[in-house]
Amino acid sequence: MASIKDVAARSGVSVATVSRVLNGHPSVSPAARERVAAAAAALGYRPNAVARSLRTHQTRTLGLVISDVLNPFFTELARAVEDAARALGYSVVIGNADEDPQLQDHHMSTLLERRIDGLLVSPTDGGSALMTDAAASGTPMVFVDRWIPGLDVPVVRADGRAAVRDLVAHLHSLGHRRLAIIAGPAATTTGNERVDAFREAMREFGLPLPEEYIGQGDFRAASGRRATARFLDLPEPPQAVFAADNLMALGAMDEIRSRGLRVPQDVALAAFDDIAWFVHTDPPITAVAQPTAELGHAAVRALIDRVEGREAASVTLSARLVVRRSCGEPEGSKR
Amino acid sequence: MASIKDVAARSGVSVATVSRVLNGHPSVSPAARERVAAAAAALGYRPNAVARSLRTHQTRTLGLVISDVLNPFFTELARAVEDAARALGYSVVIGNADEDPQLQDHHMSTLLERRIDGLLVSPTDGGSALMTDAAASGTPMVFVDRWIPGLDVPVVRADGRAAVRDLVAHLHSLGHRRLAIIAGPAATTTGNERVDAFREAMREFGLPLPEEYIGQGDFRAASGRRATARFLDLPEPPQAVFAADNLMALGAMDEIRSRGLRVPQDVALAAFDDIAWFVHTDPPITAVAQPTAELGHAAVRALIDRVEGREAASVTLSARLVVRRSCGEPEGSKR
DNA sequence: CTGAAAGCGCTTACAG
DNA sequence: CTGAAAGCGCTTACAG
Repeated sequence: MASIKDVAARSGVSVATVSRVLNGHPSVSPAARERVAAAAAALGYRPNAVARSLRTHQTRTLGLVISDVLNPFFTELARAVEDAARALGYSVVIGNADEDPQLQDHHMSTLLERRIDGLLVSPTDGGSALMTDAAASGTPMVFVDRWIPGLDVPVVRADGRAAVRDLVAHLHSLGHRRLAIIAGPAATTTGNERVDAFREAMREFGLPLPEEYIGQGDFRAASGRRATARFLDLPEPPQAVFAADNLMALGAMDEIRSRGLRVPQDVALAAFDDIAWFVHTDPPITAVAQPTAELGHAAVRALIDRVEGREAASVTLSARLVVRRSCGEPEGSKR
Repeated sequence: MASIKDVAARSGVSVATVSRVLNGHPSVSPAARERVAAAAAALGYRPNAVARSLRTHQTRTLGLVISDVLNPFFTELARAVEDAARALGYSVVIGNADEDPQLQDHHMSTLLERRIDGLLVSPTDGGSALMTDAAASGTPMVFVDRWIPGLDVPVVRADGRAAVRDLVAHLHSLGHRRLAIIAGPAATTTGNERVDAFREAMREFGLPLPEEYIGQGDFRAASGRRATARFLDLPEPPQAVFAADNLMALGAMDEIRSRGLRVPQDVALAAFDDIAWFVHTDPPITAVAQPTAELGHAAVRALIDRVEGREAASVTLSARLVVRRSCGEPEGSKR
């Protein structure tokens, strides 16, 4: 592949001049500019970004470590991140941790070795040594969606508390009294927060929340199914199940169906995270919607602020309840 | 950030020796090995992959350009690609073309400038100059799913012909005679092939396929909806609609519903691409399933073969029909 | 087993 | 406006 040297030779100037025209430096004569452009085109010259990065100490690349690409919430987030980054002249490389702390560390290492300019992460677990190091090491970092308490890293997230309260109010108004929740991993902030918000709302409505109505999940479909099975095996099963993410809601639906039960007639179902498919499931699912694209954009802005030496603050957006038909909503109600 | 020089200084050896222990070169004394390891750990040394790449002329990175990350088929493909690549010691960086040829070229350029070792692409359009150049330029390349005829690049794909024929047979056996198809962009191979296979099967079953039963889509939901609207406005609307991808099927479902019609009672619906959500839609959707993960794995194997100087052949896997309930299948039929 | 040195492809002060 | 030169952080033949 042609290098800057080849372009210099062909256009009869030094590599310094070639570099200048390639970078749009103003002090180059029009003649030189033209000859270099012609030579570069003729040779099919393509700048070597790795050499440039070594020299300039920047890669114009952001890393994004997410816990599960197959989860539509994260896919959408990744998409928003890439869009925002591109608009600001950055590329993004994604590491999919697959909810596995070791794989997460693998991606963090790889990204750090590649000298990405900044790192966006939605941590899978409670924080490994690597995560702490990275935060301290000087690589600009920002947490999105999930975060790790105690680290001095800005957090861009949505607060679902009010929306979860609205959901409990909604279920209560539909006559449901025995409400259960499928929680995410206790090691994740989102895992905890959603349960906390739910517990608080239940208290507000004077509804009991026995331990056996709190199922333990891991944000994947299979765990939602297992937790639901446990609920349904109870002598007094819940009337409504709230899954702390969309994949676990899917698992819950599978389990309910496989027992010949119906949603919402036999068990009401609601989910945290709203995704395009929820409109098309049978029945359409009532969910707490996060402003996913805004989260991605805000996270990129915050990260690039840090990368470029500006201050970056945490940002908290809010979620909202989207009512559909999975909780026994009356037929005529707005969808 | 500490460099190899710092590690050398701290351990009292040359950078050459440090490099050797870091790379597991055999001829290093155990004593040196130990001192270097200790120094590296103490300094929190993290090798600089960009310097290494500049020197070795390899990045151990593969590029993957797909047409739409939000399409579950491609998300799954990307996931499989990453898994396979990681197992072989490579990272992958994804470029999302968003079905936009210009954006596709942007990603191709970026990837090429970053000197990825090889490129996996599922082309959005019929092939830009950049695509042709890249194929000729020496960067190892492999097409997955979609490809561009006329380029000397191995293709890893699934042949849906037999499965599409099975689908037509299935629809025919259920009594449907007026079958319509929502095609993908004519500039994509998958866009064409699926229509061809459909047309051929229709002929085999002695079914007419009038022009107005061939809707033009672009693999996105909105286009599926528009095409379906056109079908339903026809004086004699089709009894069954086959969408050439999952997103267009979603759009078709939206349009059918918004007119107060039901699937499958009023219109039967089937899709190319099977995705997890099709089990949960109302009704569950009959679809042609591609062996997505296998496609991803085979594509990576082929690409790495080329990267590492081995021969790589094209591979064609086959798709299969998955019968569910969206075509008017009798209640008791196997799902 | 070890080190000095060259070189990967760029950018950028410095001098003219 | 232009070029020679240094240097980014590595790896690796070469010599010892």
